[in-house]
Amino acid sequence: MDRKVEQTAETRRDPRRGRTRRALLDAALELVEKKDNFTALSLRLVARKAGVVPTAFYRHFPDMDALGLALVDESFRTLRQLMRDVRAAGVPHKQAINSSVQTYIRYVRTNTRHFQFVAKERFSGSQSIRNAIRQEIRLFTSELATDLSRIPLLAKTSAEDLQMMASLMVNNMTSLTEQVLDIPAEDVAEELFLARMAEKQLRLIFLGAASWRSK
Amino acid sequence: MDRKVEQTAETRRDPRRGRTRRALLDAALELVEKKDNFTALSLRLVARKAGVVPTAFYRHFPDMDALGLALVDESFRTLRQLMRDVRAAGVPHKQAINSSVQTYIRYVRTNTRHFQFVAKERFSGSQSIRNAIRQEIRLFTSELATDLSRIPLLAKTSAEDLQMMASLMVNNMTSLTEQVLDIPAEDVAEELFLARMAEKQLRLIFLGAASWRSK
DNA sequence: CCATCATGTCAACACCTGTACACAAAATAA
DNA sequence: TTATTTTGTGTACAGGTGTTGACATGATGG
Repeated sequence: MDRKVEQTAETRRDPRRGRTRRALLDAALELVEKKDNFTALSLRLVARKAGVVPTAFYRHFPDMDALGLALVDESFRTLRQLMRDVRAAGVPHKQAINSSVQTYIRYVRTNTRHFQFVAKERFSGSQSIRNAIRQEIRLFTSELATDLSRIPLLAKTSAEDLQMMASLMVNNMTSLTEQVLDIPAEDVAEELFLARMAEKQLRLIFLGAASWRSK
Repeated sequence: MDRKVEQTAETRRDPRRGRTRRALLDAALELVEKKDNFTALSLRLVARKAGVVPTAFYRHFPDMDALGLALVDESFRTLRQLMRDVRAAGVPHKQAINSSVQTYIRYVRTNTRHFQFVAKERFSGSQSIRNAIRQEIRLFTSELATDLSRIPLLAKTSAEDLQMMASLMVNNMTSLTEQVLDIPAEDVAEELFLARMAEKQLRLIFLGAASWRSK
């Protein structure tokens, strides 16, 4: 029932609505790659790329900011999906770190445009978009913290320290993401290098976490 | 002699050159705070804010991109100054971590606009500006790596691993920077909290680094 | 079928943009 | 002083921008 209502609200009764809405979102994503910024995009440009007249834009979004927020939503929805998959595969043991990093990199590669959008707008977007992204990352970090609390080694760690470790890892992950996005997709050698570095960094963090309780 | 040449090239022979050039740079910095972006600024807007007519802009910069590059230069010049000061104070011992973090935070606070500019343009700026910033950060990371190599505990660590540790710390520092910039200057409680977290994270990294060689 | 309503189109508006060109002012060099 | 160079001004143009309002189209529900 809930799903039906949602779907109705999404596509209404006109199949065109879904299509042009999607076309606008895709056009924006594509243009963010070419132009430097989402903020640098204009309503008219996006509409043109989507193959509709500027005024048609307003049938789907009140302004560009709303489109941006929709993209933030979309981006993190896919990221959460990845998290769910990883969680289903079990807690990351020492051995699993490497394969996790590589899985993640592949994921970033297949969703380049969404990740690029988030990376770019995280600090330079409009106030509301920045807030939305920050909120999502905070949530993400908290979820990771509770995941960490389930690791036997960290069972006794305080909530604040778990949060601290989680943010350390998220920092590392975002940095990895941005580095991956900055190299061409063909440069597999550099990509492997980045992966090895990230793996080492994660292991170092785990090492530090292991000897943390003594403090 | 070198200084004289540089100064001549900077200010030429007209004192006004220096002044309006500075006015343009300052206007851009100020507008980046208000607007979301450097890319979002227009030549005319900057000129207006600087109190000159649009065409006067061209007497100092060929285009906005050149102004942006000048700002990148300026920003990292001040950051390098800080590094020099810290280095002069000696290698950071365990005890010195806390005071270093607090010193750094104070530094970020007194140079808010420059740091904000860099944070925003790092990923969303024009191609050339992004490259310039990335280059500077790489240089910064390398310098930190050689600093680390001088710590007795890490004397035997490989160059690649030192680089890995350095980038881990730089990541943490940039993240701290961006978090500090995102809270109002009056919120000292939150600022202290961020400081404590960053200190813990640095200590954890050092702990991990200490038990790294066993690998 | 017809009436309704969501969606898309067209034309127009007032405004802002980057840049070119000719000219004025001001500082320097002789 | 006078001549020269640098810096700032004013005007103008072609083009892009967000947003309005009136109108066309096509699918949906009765």
